[in-house]
Amino acid sequence: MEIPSKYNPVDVEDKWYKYWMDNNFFHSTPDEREPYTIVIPPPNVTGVLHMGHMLNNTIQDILVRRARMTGKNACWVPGTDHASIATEAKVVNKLNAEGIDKYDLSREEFLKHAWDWTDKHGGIILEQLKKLGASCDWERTAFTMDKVRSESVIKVFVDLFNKGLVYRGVRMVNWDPSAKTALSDEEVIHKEIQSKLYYLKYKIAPSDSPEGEEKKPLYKTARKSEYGLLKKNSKELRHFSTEAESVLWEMVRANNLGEKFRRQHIINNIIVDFVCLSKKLVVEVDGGYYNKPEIQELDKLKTDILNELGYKVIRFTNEEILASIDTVLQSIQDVLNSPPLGELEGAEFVTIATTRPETILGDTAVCVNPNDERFTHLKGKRVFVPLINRSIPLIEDDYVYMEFGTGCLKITPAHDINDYEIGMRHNLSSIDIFNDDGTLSEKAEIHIGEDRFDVRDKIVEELEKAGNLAKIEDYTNKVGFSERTDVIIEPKLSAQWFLKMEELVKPALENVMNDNIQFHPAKFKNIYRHWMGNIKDWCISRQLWWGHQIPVYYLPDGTFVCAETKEQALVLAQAQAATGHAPLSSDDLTQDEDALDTWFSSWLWPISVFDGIREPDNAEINYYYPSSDLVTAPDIIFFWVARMIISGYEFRDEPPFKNVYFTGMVRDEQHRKMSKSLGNSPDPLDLITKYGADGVRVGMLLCSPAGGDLLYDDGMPQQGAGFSTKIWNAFRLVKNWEVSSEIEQPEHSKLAIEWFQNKLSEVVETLDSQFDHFRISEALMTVYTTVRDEFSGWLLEMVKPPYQKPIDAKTYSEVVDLFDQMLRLMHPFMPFITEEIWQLLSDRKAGESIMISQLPKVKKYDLELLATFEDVKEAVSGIRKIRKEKNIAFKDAIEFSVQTGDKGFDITFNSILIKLGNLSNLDLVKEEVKGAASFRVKSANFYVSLDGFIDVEEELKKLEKELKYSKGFLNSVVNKLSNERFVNNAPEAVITKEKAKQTDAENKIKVLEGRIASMK
RNA sequence: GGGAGCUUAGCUCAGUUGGUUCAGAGCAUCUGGUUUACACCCAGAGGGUCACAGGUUCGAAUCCUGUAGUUCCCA
Repeated sequence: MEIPSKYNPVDVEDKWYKYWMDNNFFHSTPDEREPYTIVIPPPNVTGVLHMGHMLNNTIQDILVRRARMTGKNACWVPGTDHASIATEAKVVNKLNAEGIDKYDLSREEFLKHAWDWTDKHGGIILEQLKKLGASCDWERTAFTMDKVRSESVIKVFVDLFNKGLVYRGVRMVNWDPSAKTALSDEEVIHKEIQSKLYYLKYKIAPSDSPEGEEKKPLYKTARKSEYGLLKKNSKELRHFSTEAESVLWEMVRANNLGEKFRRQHIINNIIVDFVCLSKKLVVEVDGGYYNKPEIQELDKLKTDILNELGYKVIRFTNEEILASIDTVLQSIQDVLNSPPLGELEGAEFVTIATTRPETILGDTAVCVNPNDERFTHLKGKRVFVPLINRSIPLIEDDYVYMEFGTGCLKITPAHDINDYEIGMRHNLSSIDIFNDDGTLSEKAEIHIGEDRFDVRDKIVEELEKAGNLAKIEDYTNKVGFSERTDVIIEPKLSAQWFLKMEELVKPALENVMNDNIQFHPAKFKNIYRHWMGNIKDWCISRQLWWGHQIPVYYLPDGTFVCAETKEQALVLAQAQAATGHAPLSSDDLTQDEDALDTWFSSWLWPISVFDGIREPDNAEINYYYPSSDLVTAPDIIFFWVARMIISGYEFRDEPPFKNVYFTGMVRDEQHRKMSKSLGNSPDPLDLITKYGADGVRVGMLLCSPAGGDLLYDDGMPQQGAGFSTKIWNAFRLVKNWEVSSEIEQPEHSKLAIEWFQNKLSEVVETLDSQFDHFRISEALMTVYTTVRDEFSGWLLEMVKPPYQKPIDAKTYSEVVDLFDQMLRLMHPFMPFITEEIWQLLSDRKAGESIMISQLPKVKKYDLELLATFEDVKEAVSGIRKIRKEKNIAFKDAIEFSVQTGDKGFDITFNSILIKLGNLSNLDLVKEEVKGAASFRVKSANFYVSLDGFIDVEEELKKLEKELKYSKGFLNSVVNKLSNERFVNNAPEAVITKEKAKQTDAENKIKVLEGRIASMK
């Protein structure tokens, strides 16, 4: 048969994949064998294959194929998830492009579009996996929204609800005011923008102001229409002397004490006016001051309020002014020269810094750090929100970072996630000041109906006028933008469904920490523990239509029931509804609008793919569950892995899998993630076309340390494809030999085969250990170097017959057998080329395949033989080195002599030395060989006769160098052994080793010294 | 701000309960080579104060402490 000189993966790969499918090799049914199960991390149903999938699924395929070849009943379950957010976004965009708005459609109409989209694009990714060689049991392909999986999800929701673990609560979401929808964190893009930091002053309320309820402001600025009242009240209450007043103001003017301002406020429904100097000092003159208790009361209130507003107050009676204007002047000057109120260490107001001044309208507290001494004296006080004068408490929380801004933080629970959490801790109310479209709501009190950004500008002006604006700074901060509409995201509170996690996580945490479930690499245990220890309740609702609609039904009275179907819900509702009314019908029930989080489907995946939720005792779930290994990326350890473990223990009281192998992320050479927007990701299918699936698989894995990131460049698949070629050429060599049964097996071939059989067992043992520890790329490297170096480089070179001569039949069949074994070891990594070669190597029957053959098992092997053979290799390398140094072509045979020492040479392998070294003779000698180049292996001396070609100087230099090294080595060993503390403390085995090293080194030095002496 | 990890050759990483002069692999680089399986190859070579500083020990890349740099997660 003609063997093509080039291996062409494209033809070969499709052919064998079809063959495997036709023979149903991937399909598994329960039997008496030990099961080996992997469930695929379900990719997005409408997604396409990317590099991360390639890596992830290559590893899964390797594990499954290996399990199949070690006698296990291997089952790899494929499938997809519905990815509600991503898919719904795609469908909405598609509809928009057609001029259709989602909200013009009914839920049913929209879902029809979504299903059309899914049917059209769904499953492409699974077809792509076939190109990679994935040996999934395709008959088991599952989808998170198919019948079995959907019913399982609903059943689980109802179950958890009935256990009291599901509840409704309020939570902050990312709100897109343009699309009027909540977004997931993944759909928010954070950008750095240049903005401003506004420093705002909040007045501190009088200390006797009531705690708790926000009190109505006691005063407001009087409007013109109310001036009438002013005159009336003033006349009734106060009797001031016009004379005293004019004396006072004349003095003020004469002494240039400041500008005069006049203000009217309504206080306790009484309009009062006051006159102040330089916006600082209110001077009052009142003749009735000492006599009237009702005025004293009013004056005290007035003083407090004026203080809050930042004014000091000074009062004189008519008599005081007229008696001594100089005393009055002195008093006024003293007050004017004293520090102003409020700037005295925040005594009368606090300053906060914010980038969003418009949100002050939703403030419900101001917060400082409890350890911040600057604010200790304000403990328990209240402050007024500027402009609207709402009284809010000043609270203390560790969250506040003392060094940032003013150390004082405004708290707006309805519009900031951190503020919301502080609000929860301190029982603050939330005031949602925005409408869904981003305009201000009635709760904002002012600027109702205006856009949030217009309001910002206006409010800044107003704050400045009111004296609440301390300063404005330039500031760079990160702001969330909607991925889809590019508007700024508004954090917003909304009602959501939650799952209580506290009890559920307990077994999930325990069984990872005690290694009932093992993580590879184990460092992820730390991360897992940290997260599980600080777990928050899981928000399982989404404001989407594509997904499983929450099975909660509302009654007309606002109460609700939870049931798997509307019929069951109706029964519950009828029982629950107040008696005496007409019986409820199903038309009276309204199902909750929201859909469940996609992870609420995929956390059941290892169970639901075997229908273990609906039919908890079916034969398949009992056989395949728990699955064996899970292969996934670490970025979904919480989203998915942790939750699967939780559901595993909750619903089956067993782990979902025994091992979790975390792959790295695929990045480009600059360590950037592969992403569509960067355009730095190659198309995996192009790579497969170019390099073959085997080449891509090997290339990716060769540079993929366990759990470490993989930096992709084209060199990777190139190396993989190069390896395919290497194997192909080895095959061509063997297959093209002419076989003769007339020839005896040569000695060197017999030895070579014996050696390689032992070597193979050693390799099998190494591989077993590497797979046990999930060191998959190391295992591949073992296979790679074994094929390239041991098999091709040594074995085939040793048994290769002379040019155009036949090979003996015994050697041939033994080599074919060894090749067969090697192919099996390679098969999990490179399924296609190994099948191709395996089929061509010997006659195979229909229905035979390497993928259902068994891997070689560990056998006892001769360690001594392997060690001795390494000496032989070293001797061959020594010969090659001398050939290279002396420019002796391989075709020229050389004369060779060996001065055997006690180690480093064994005459058993002479035939191999002769063949691989192309020696004309091999003499054993007792003495040094003069005029020959030499090298040493252990204490054996090897000579290549060169008839005067040898440069004595150079040879001596080389020997001296070797001697120096050996002496240094001996020295370090002797030092160690003469150290009493070493001899007393080190274990026996270590000392024995050191002694052996000493002997070896001494022997070698003797040999070298002899050689040097003879050359001189 | 909190937590976790990382730092070993030009690059990506091994180094498995401290014990060979232990400093390693693959890639890359350099040198030489076509001896009919393979130039997608073969034979060789160079290259590291194991981040830094202390400590424990007979012995430290490995254990401890601190410092610096860096990454990720949470906020």
